[in-house]
Amino acid sequence: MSDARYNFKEVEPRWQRAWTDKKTFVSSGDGSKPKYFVLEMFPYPSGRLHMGHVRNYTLGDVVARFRKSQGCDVLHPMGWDSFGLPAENAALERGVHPGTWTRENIADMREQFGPLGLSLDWSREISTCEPEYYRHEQKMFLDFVKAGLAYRKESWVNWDPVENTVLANEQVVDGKGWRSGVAVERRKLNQWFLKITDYAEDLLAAIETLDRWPDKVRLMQHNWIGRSEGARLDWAVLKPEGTELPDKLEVFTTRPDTLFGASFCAISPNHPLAAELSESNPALADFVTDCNRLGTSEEAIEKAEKKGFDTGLTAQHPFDSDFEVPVYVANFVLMDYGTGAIFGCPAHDQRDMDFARKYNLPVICVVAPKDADPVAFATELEAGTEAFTGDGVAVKSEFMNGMTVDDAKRAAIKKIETAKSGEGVVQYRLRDWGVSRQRYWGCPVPIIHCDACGAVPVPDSDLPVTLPDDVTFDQPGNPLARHPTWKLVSCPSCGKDAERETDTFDTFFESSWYFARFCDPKNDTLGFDKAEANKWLPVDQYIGGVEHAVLHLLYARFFTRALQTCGYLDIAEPFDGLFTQGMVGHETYKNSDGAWLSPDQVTQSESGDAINSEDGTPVVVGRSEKMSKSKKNTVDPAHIIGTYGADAARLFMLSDSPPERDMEWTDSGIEGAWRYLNRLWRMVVETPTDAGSLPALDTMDVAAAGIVKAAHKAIAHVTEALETFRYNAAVAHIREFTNAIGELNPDLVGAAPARRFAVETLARLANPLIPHITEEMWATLGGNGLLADQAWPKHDPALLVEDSVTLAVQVNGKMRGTIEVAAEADKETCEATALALPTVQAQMDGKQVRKVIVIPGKIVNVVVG
RNA sequence: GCGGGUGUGGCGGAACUGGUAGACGCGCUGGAUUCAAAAUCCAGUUCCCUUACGGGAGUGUGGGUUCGAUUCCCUCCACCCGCACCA
Repeated sequence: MSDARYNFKEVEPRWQRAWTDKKTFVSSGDGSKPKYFVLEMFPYPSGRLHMGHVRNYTLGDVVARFRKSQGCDVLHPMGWDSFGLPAENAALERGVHPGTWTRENIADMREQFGPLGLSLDWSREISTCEPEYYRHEQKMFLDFVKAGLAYRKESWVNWDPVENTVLANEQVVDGKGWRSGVAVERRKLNQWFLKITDYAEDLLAAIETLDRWPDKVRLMQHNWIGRSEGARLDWAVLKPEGTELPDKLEVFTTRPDTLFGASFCAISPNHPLAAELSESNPALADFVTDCNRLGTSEEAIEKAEKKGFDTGLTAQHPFDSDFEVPVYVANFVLMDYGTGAIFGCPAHDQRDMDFARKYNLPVICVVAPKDADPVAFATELEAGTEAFTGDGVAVKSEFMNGMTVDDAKRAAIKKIETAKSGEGVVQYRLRDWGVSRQRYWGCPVPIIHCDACGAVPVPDSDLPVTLPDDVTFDQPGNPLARHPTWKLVSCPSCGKDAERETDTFDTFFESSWYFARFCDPKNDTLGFDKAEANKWLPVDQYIGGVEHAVLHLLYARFFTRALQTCGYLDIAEPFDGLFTQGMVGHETYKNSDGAWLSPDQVTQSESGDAINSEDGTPVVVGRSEKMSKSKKNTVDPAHIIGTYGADAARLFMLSDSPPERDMEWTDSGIEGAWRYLNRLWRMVVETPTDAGSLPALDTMDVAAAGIVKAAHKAIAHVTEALETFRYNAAVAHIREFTNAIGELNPDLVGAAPARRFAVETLARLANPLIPHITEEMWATLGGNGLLADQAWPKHDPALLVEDSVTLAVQVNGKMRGTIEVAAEADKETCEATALALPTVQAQMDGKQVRKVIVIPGKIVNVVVG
């Protein structure tokens, strides 16, 4: 008997060294085993590892270790998504260079990764802010330009008029600049775009093939791409005398069937016509300015109160020249979608209905439900405030009358096309990807602007275009743009004086191909060798937060296709399997005066109430929220691992909640995990290592043989749970099995070899979850080599078969008892046994049995009445 | 505003394709061990009524389908994620 506690402080570093020394987790890539690429979304080097990271990389580590033990050549790399806004903010606030700040953070975080004991192959480490990485994406971009996949156009940005700088949406708070506090404006800039819309149809269709992605992510991408069939059509503009406005307005609609219900047209505040009209209409100009204060985010625009401005213009219905409607400028019409102009049909669109009620515009019902009385229905609809958006039959619509919505749409489009006033079109909500950023800490766009030649690509021989280090952050704005010399170059085409583009790429650019770089990370002539990429890609299991469900994951899907088009690789889909994890939260605490307190400032009083550990004052305990610095509810992983070890932290993370769900970090939870590790350790110490090989089951005591069967059952359960990401269930099965081993009487015949076998199986099964202690268990039991190199155990299906089963017995669907019958018992036997139960008899008192339902192996339900 | 998700004991959660709701763990209660504590071990623990036997209620709300619903359908509520320049 030993009461020595498990010494993780000595054990964990020892095994970490062993894995590193033996290159246990370095992938060979020699093709002798099936490949398996496990990738977690790489971190932004903020400086500190947080619990979200620990959860993410622990989940990936379980996959990697599990697949390795199943005989795969696992690629499990790590790197740094190291360009981004926070580095510039640090420069602005503390005067430290973004590169210095970033590289120091990377060094710190790499240190913090060590004690976690992850099965990472650090020989493939990459960092996206280094020219060795980003030079290749400059080449890719130029290839995209050549292939017609990149182009320049004007688009809108948030502009801070005080700081004279472009703001990210995140930097716009309630329509105001986060530092200046002044209302933002919209500005138009010439920017680079990637033609993701060229692939819209393919990206949409291929969602079907992503059967190892969560349905919710597939649905979100489907809706984001937002394919809709509709029509573009012209409304004639009736111009006042002597004006030189365009004579038609092109609108987009998904409901051409409701054209006869139109009561207004509306254009975006950013529509060229709005700008033109503003020139001679100061009130309209003010209205447009007002709309532009909302910033550029769709959320802000959609949440804002719906407002319109009557331009005084009149538009003429394409099917009826006597049908005229007013033209408004409306703040909810998006310039980026369709044509930036719509016609409004209040009866059949809720937003148009609200608009009509606000501005006293007519409501004309042109679709009625099939069985409704059209006149009564229309009367009610036209008097109310609820639009009717359901299916029905066209009314008051001339040639469409009596048609279903779908038929009427087709008829309307046909008529529009015949009249040459428009056409049926497929429209996507998806917009091209704007990749230009007016910032320093990003990959320079390799373009030179020449007055004579226009935008000229930097020649291959001059790549990479590297960031200059001598930049200043003493004022807002892009340091590249105000650098005295960096941008001054001669035109590669004509040789005259020209200027470098001072914009850098969106940081999603880097994360759109890093998985390919991991396949061939040291290649300095190419981003990656095609053969290497084809060997490892697609990523077999990708793991990260749901917050990336659309943007990053869609950009990466697009980028891979663009690379395929340009001949870089042979696949279209980068991620074969995707798993989205939940967030890590913690309770929040507030002082009596409302100030946030961190968890280590809070303790329990003797009566069990939460109090401030410093002054004993009462603390208000709030619900669990995402860990954030502002709410002080963060827990430092380094501190946790220093106190309990990596295995305890991992075990709690994995056992607490299903990985896809948000989890709450609790002190008692981590202590429970820690206690379990000690229990495991005691179990090994008390297990004879010289118990001999496992004898035939029928020579052993029933209970000892039962433990062997329990081991096989555990193998089956845990294997299945690990394969389906049900890690919390895997832990439950492991603990259940542990409880069973603990209950085995050591004096029984065969107990010693049974226990030896069971504990060894336990170590094998728990290894992907808690790798250090299980490695120590394996060594203590006398196992050969590293447990990390052992093959995954297999269960014997014959040992899982039960002789008898327990059936639930219900009367009228209510549980009244259970019966034990032979596994192969027939229905009659089950029925008779169930009816004989006293509790069943009591319920049947004076009533007649109407029916008995027997589901073999599950239930008997007696229906009486 | 739009799109997506989640909701089960005091707490985290389990329940295969509609078939014993609460596995496993945390916490709590009682007991053993200890001079004492920690650690460990044993027992109990959804709620209500009952000494007990047993009965009733119960998976966010309200309704529906079914012999049977946490699971399927509809309504409503709460919270979380995303909305294209945060990563």
